[in-house]
Amino acid sequence: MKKHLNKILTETFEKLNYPLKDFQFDNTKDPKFGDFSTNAAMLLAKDLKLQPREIAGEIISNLRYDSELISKVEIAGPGFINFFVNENYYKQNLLNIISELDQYGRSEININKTADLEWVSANPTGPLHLGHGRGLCLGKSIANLLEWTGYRITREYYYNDAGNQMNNLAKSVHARYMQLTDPDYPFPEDGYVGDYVKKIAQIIFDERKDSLKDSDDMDLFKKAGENYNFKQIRKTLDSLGVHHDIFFNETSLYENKSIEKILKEFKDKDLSYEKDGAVWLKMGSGIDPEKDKVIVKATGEPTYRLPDIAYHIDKINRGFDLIIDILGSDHGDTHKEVLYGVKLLGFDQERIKVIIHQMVTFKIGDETVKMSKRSDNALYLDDLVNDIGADATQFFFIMRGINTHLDFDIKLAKEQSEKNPMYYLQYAHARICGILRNADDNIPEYKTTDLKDSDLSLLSTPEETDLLKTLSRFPEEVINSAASFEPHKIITYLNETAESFHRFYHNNRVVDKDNIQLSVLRLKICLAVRQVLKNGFSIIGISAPERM
RNA sequence: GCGCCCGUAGCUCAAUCGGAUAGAGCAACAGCCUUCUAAGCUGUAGGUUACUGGUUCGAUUCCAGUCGGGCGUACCA
Repeated sequence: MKKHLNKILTETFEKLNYPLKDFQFDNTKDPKFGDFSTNAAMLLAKDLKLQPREIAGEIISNLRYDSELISKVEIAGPGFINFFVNENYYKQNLLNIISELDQYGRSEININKTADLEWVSANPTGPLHLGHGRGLCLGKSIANLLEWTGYRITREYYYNDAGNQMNNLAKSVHARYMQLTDPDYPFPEDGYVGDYVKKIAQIIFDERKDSLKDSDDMDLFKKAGENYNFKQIRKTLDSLGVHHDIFFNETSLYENKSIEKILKEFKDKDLSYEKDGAVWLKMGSGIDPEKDKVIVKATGEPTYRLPDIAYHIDKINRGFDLIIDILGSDHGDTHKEVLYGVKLLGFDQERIKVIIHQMVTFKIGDETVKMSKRSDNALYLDDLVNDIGADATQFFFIMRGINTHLDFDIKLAKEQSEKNPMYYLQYAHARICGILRNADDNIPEYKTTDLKDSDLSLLSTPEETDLLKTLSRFPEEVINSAASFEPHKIITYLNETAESFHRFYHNNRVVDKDNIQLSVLRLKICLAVRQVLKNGFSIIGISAPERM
């Protein structure tokens, strides 16, 4: 519809010899302003040195539109041009929803494009904890959103099973293993204190008894830890419906020499230098040495920056049209250094989109939940999912914009009542299912009737019209939400849809044996609403219950 | 100190590249179930969009400054 409006307005501008501006069409907030409005006339006011309302008048009198689609065009306020869409348009759209079903809302604007989404990417040093939740759930929804606009998505998990953190894990497992026979065996000061370490030690002990007592082969402990932790992580991911296509091991970047190559290239291009035994990368065009960053430590080991740069170059070379990283704000600054490094080597980092979400505060009622990675009472993501369920976990993590801090009220998420915003949406779906069950017995015709043969003019109440309008917005909402990588917009929209439906339900008897024709039409509307809700739920990643 | 994000109703948050009277839910108050799920609907009340200035037809949105909060500011990742 907006496309159509854009076209006729552009034609009018050409006819009047007006300069083409980047005018926009908005959905109006108030029905008295019509369905769409444009600011076109206001944008021209300055250039033409005329009153906006005057220009708007000129535009309207030269505007040629299809009266099948648009019933009225008006000037309002400071110079808005408001378009009133013919109600028939929305009624016809009902046919689209019913025929497209689970395809309704999908678009092809990104068809034939590929995207790579990398997220979660926790190293296998322990189970996923609450801090991983927001990014995890966001990534799941964003991947769905992009798919709905046509992208072919690769879901990727980047991890490192070498380095300090893993050595630390190995030492921790080893110490717990030794403590099974010698309770006084010392535990490393900064070791991983979680109970899972004890479990890993116990598993090793069950298999090998005390045969490793005198061994200092840390590799075995490391491997056992990695295996156990990854199994746990994948179980958690699975419980939230997240499945990665690729688990990319950082070690492979060493094996295929790409890190070596990059290091050499930095050196050859005079972008790095040695100081205090370490290799530094010149940041900020090398003007300000204060900003330079270490890429190889004095010990000879690269910092995370080097493999990260290599990893992103690898992704670029794989030819994706879009490369997305999802990070928490606690890692907010690091990506800039990495992208800068990528740019220094002459790669186009424009295709890389870094999504940074703010931190989460967990609350149980008024009480704030303390989180600490190193303490043994850390709350794991598994505990949360077990406690409140996968749906509520998913919903609460993505219900707010990513740039704002999120207060996650665990008590509220768990509550099965009207206070919980997720139930408002799911209830609408369950309610429709209930109506349809009723109709199965009383108005079975609704399943076989073809809308093409129906008299759509029977639909005339304000609630019906409003609901049909809301449903027609879904495809556009998906596109907008995907374009800004903000799944919470879908929730906002679904809320409006549910609200509109509940109002419709309240004021319009759906199943009425004395008026089969109208009942069938209203049941078709119910089918359409159920479909839109279901499609929306599948994007954000929650279930669509048939009964509640 | 510096960098990024944020400050909107009592609380948690929306507000479509700057648009018309800043919207929802919860909490409060008043109504609505012998008819399809009351986890619902209707109404009332609640705001100087932290503050000060600027840009313009028009600012919650953009710019500058002030105050307040979060995160970072490693030869950890």
